[in-house]
Amino acid sequence: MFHLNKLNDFQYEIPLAGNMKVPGILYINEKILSQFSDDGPLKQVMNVATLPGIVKASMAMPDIHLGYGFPIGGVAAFDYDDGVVSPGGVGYDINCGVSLIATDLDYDEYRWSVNRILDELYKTVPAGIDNKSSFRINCEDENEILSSGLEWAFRHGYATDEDIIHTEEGGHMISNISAVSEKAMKRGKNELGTLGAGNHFLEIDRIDRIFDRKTAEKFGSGRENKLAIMIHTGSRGLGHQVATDYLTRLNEYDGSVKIPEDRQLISAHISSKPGEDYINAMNAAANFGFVNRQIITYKIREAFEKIIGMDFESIGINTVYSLAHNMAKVETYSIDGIKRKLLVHRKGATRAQPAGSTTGYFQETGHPVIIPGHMGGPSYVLVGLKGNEETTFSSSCHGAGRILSRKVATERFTVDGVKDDMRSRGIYLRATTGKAVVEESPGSYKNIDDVIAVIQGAGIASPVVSLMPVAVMKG
DNA sequence: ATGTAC
Repeated sequence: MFHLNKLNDFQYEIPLAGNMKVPGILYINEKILSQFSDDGPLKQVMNVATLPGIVKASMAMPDIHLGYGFPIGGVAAFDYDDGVVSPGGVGYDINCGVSLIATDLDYDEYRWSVNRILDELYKTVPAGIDNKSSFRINCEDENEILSSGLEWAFRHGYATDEDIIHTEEGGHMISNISAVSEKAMKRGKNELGTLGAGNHFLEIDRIDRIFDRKTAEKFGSGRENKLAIMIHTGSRGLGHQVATDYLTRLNEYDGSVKIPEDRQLISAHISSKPGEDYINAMNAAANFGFVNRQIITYKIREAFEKIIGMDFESIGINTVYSLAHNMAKVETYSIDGIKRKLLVHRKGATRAQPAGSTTGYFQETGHPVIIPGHMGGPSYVLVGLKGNEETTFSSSCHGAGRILSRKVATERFTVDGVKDDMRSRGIYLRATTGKAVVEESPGSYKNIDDVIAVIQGAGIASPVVSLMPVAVMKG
């Protein structure tokens, strides 16, 4: 491992070296530092620091691990006029993100319903790779989804006006669908309302602890022991195709930015035609991702209605928040006292705007920051802390972060062993494959409490509520 | 993450 400067208990600096234009800043503690099995992710932080127009620092959140080009858990902002956009800085799963949905149902009273609801969702939400949706949309619908996001879902009765208020950007990014290939459109056609595979999941939780009651109430998650639902998925094959298309296009484009350190970091100037087209296509894929989570939310409402026998309004099934953790977004921050328009890449990182830095419903508190843990343990909802605009462009981590590679996890754990473990924790598990069970085993992930301690200690965000899983569905 | 590959 190369030299790191310890700045404080929660921040380590990778000093300037080689072609780095800014230092690397790692938001980690000593324990997380000691858990790195190799320096691959840190090299990726250094490589990102060499890209044109990067400002302040190439950053990594405590859930950092190896990704395509950029590390997962990476945050990097580029000057909008002089900087670049990099598909690897968003990742293959554009607008991969989380929705948290609250209910008024008390866990003790409705314990009987949990497994039945999950079984119903297992039938209605296709999971795993290449699992087609029964949810049909025509070309006109798909065009509208990619250009208007949740506005389409609202017009067609799949979203409430409250859902839109409780979604990042109102579930609508400005896009241009002409930048999206026919192939991507074709893949998206029968993928709406599907979960996907890997670390994607749908789980029923109970609200466990409340750390900040006033904020929790504002979020609609202020009561202990109520059932809640978490969805983790993104833009599926459509977004994956957009990423593939633009990586190919940038490789064929003379004006693209290629750095000797890593060809996966291929980028385009934001103002270039391919750069502009990628942003338009990424935003279109993001709209698809928002609608995908919304259609699953709709199916969750249907499942609860069927099993509980009441309409979803009476059950109080409301979106707490739906957020993206794989996105590049145009935002303005003050750098050395000067306000600058930036393109903030967050790859496996969550926006965490504190009180006063956002408008609308969450203006007084800041918006919810949803951090899922592994399938056997707690997840957290945080809220951004004032001052994080100055440190991380108001960004937080996105999960516990893997500690073992999928390969190592497969060697170390057995399907039956993990199933027994989940049973002993009192959690009902349904997965499409044994592979998903072992790869997503609790032992494959960092302790989320270490990750949250860093986020809080570094002044990025603080806990509002925690949730414990009671039934989990894995793709 | 992903019609798990070109």
